[in-house]
Amino acid sequence: MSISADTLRGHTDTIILTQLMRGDNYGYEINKTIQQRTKGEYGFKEATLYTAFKRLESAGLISSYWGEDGPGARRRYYSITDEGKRRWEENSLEWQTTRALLDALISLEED
Amino acid sequence: MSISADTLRGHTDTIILTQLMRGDNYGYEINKTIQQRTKGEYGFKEATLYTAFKRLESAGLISSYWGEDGPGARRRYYSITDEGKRRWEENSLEWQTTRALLDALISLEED
DNA sequence: AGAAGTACCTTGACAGTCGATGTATGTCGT
DNA sequence: ACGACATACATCGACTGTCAAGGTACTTCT
Repeated sequence: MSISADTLRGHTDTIILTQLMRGDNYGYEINKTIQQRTKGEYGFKEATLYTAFKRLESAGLISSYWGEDGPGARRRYYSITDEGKRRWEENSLEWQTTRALLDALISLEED
Repeated sequence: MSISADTLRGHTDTIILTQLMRGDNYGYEINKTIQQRTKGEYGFKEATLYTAFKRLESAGLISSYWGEDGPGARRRYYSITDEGKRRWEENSLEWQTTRALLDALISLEED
């Protein structure tokens, strides 16, 4: 976790939505995947993660259901809604814009 | 200002430091420059801006002085310190990392 | 005289992060 | 059998950054 959290703040929801665009999944696994994809450089704190799920569900961007009782601890699965998919598209585009913006703003090159 | 502020949150200090890497400047002008460089898509709210200056000065990353009395309103100029320059280098590199990370996390492509 | 632009500043409300803590189950080594 | 560890979810309270709202003060243009 070498990246300071504030630097990614504001992208939390989009990151979670991205994972759910790949298919239904549960919290712990989603976070594991993020850690793997970033080679351990980033992952959500649990409190942040579950707060985000609540926020997203309240906003109607995701829905949840309890997984079938299998071995191990119970799992709450999340699913992205149609509205969530639309939001992901928006946020995904916004990231392109933001990236270009920050490239311009964190650079010593003259315009 | 089409970019939501939260998306850039966490980069505020780095953006300001970048401007000061170009030379001493005062708040209002710094913000104007940022707006110009982003074609009006982004700029700090004044409260955010001056809060950031305080934070950066407390942290020893910038220092300030009152400009010579000229025509118009008084201006408080800011100057980046050596520590601020070091921090800018760090943050600048961190942005490269963050960008790559987010590209990976906000993408449907399989690893 | 009044409006608009320049330039700075503070306060209080709000939102997201996270350390700490708690619950419960399954697995592995000794 | 026991303890340690991993899985999995959840809440609370402190902390931090943003920002709407409000204020001060000077200059320029109409």
